[in-house]
Amino acid sequence: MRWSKVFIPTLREAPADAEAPSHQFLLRAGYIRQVAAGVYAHLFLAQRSFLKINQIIREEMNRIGAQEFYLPALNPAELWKESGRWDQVDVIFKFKDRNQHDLCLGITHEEEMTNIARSELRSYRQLPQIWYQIQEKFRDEPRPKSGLLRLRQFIMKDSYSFDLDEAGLDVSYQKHVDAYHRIFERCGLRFLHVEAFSGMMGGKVSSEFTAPAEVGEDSIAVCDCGYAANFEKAQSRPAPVDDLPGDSPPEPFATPGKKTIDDLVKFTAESPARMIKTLDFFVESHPVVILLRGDHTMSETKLAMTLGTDVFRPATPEEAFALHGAHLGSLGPVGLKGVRIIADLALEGRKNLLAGANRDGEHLRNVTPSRDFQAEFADVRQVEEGDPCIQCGRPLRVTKAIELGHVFKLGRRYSEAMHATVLDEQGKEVTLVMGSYGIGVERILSAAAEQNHDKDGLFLPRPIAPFEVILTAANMDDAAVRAAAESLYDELLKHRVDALFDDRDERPGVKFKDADLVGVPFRITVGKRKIGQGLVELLERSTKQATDVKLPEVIPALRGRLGC
RNA sequence: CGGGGCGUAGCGUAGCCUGGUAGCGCGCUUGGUUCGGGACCAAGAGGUCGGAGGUUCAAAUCCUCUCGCCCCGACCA
Repeated sequence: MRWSKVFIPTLREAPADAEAPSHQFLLRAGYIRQVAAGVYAHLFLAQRSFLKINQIIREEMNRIGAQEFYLPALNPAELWKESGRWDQVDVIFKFKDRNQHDLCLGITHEEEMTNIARSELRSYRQLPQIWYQIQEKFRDEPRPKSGLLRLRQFIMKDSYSFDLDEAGLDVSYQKHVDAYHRIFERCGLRFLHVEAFSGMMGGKVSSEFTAPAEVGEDSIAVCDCGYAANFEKAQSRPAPVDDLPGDSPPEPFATPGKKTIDDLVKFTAESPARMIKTLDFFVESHPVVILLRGDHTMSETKLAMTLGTDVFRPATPEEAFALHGAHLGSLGPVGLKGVRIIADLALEGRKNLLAGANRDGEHLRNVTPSRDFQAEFADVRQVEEGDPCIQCGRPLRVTKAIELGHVFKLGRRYSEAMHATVLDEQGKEVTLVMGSYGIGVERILSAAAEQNHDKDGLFLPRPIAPFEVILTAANMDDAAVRAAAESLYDELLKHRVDALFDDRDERPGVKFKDADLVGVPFRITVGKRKIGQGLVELLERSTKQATDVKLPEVIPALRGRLGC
């Protein structure tokens, strides 16, 4: 393409409402323009990138035997009511047609795909199936943000697997995990595959692929040994604590006015790791008492997992008083009757701890779990940066990351609700076992932009950059430069190099600045001084390393760098 | 949904407190000079100051309502 003929509206300054680097540069480089909050027009350069990204996705999905579909974004309400999500999910764009029928725009397509599966799949002989599409999704997000990072309309590659049993699902799931690794690898991203929570999608096992970046919304705990998990789900070994010896029974002591762990630490000079923190919650009308080590923080997500529901709330001070016979500050587990007590794993096997005495102004020492009170032990603690890795014991790091893709073992959540069954070998009706797998296409581009920019602009990975090379003719009015550039451009096209020829009648400075901005990984510069010696310049954008190359050698040199 | 900020030409902004014909830089058009890191000179085009209502002789400016956008938090398949 000749720059003089195409529309690449670069900006010298970033629009004031763009903050994230990917947002600023995609605007400045003329990739995108905003239409509304969380809604963007993809201009020429963006569309070229997306076509390349989609092609990579397609190739890798096809490679695992997935079949490409294209379902409508416009969905009748019936299916969503059947699965229960019409009322459960609040980001659905809902509206009525002229006949007052409820419709919505698809947020994802479990319902639609399951609907096809149930009406068409009859026999185990037809399994497994993997169906996918690259299609628009609509979500009425409470807070769209950061350019293409959180959109209300976005492109998703979503796929759905249908298997006869769990073993089959495991295979389909693993195929996706492998495909996703190849996709993100080929897109040139730095990424992590991490354990995750399934949230409202339903199902038990899920993991996500994330790209480390400052502006990411996910927090990821990572370790050098390869362990990586969503912060909400991450586990760690609690730092070991030496408990005091002895088997004395709990002994009350006065702690007037000491209400917090901090107060108690100052008052007793004991380590908070030797204290028990007591938190009361209610699940519907049932109280649940949560115990944690004094220096630990509870993870609401893990508690939700343990309780099997995310509908719970902290007890009011009055409710806590009714349960313990004491006010907040002196709550403890000893002597509680008929209440479910969940103790964090960090309290298992410990002895002689400090806890509230359930009498105002008093605490107990020598409290030993399982002797002085009974509790279920579960992991309800949020990890902290520096905690020993659950696998190898080295300190965990916490990093921000962009969620690129998420893979779920759904199980029978949708197939059961929508009666999607086939007959097995014995002629018995069997409910399909499903998986669902998503990739955010815009997020691949934004993550690449976040990971590959400097003060002057973008340098996208070659496979997803809108062009592979930009041919800059520094002086179009110089006959020798012009002739050399024109013939180089022809040669590049002949060699099927994806080239953008900056043939504009602009000053060299303007062209160099624009070339730096637009995210093309290589630049060939033809200038009037060097062309006299038969030389042109080959520059790698990411490092800005430039080398002078003899004119006939520049295309082989470039192709070598491009790996083709 | 809670908190904060902002809407003035394509982009960045001044003017608003203290009401009196809307200004600057970049970009754009034309002519000339220039030409390896966002040139210079000259002449131009371009704005219902987000919208509605009100106060006033007079509103970008004051008041009320409203719409939109951004950021933090909540939420997040």
